[in-house]
Amino acid sequence: MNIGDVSAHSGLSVKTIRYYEDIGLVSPLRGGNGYRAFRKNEQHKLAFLGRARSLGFTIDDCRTLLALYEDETRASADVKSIANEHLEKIENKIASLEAMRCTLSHLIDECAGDHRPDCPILKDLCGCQDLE
Amino acid sequence: MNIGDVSAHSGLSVKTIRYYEDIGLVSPLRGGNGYRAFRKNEQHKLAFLGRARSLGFTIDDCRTLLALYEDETRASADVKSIANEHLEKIENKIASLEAMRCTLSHLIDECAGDHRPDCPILKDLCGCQDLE
DNA sequence: TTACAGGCTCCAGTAGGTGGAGGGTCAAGG
DNA sequence: CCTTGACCCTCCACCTACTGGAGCCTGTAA
Repeated sequence: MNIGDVSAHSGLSVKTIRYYEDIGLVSPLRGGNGYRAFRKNEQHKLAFLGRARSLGFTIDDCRTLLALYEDETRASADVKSIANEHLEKIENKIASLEAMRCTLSHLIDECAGDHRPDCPILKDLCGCQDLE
Repeated sequence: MNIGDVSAHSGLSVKTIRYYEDIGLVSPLRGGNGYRAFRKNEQHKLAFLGRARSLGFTIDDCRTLLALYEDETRASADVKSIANEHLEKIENKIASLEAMRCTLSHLIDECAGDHRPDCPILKDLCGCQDLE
């Protein structure tokens, strides 16, 4: 299967798929014309990668997960541990974004948003020194 | 004031401050020894940048906010509009992270996390094709 | 004078791709 | 047989927002 079709099936862009080959995540064969020829195996891997990435796993996590996926003697504990670490990072990120959202929405509420220069948002950002 | 002291005051790293000069956010004077000499004005700007960045504004937003901050004839509506767009991005990001968290934590709950290879997390990632 | 802290520039690398130039290939229609 | 257009190829540069390090200069205290 050519890269374009694989792209359509996996939802990954052609560029991304080539990039994943560059960094060694997949190794498609090559036809006589130099075109990449993807076997079922690689198509599955790419779909796997697409889903893992959409869950926010890093490329490095993906590499490990893929290796576990292919290792029939894996322990599910190894997978779970990666997932748990990742979950923790996600939760931290959510917490920090929530904090930003909270501050920001308060500031927005307080700002008149009209033609006048007076602005609580800028006041907060400048640390409440005088606004020139 | 030398860059190290400014760094200590603003909480920005020395590297970051030099970088902000590179991209034209601040323009400190230079002493005869080539050292950067920061005036009050630049110190305020850097503090402003630090806070804006900590609220997640992009450097580009910061540039605009800084220009508004220095423009006494600004309309607070312009500031509010930037803040609103940013808030929306934050909320979108939170939503997508929440979705990840939800999926991921369900998968983690279902995974035994023991020595056996059977793993619902991998099963989900591979799209429920057979696990080899 | 000699450390040593602090400053300087410049180059490379990070994550995870995306965009574009410049060129080869394949299938269908005229 | 030729052309057109859709694919495919490689290679290089760029994106965000910094960070790390090499190699060198400067300022200060003992």
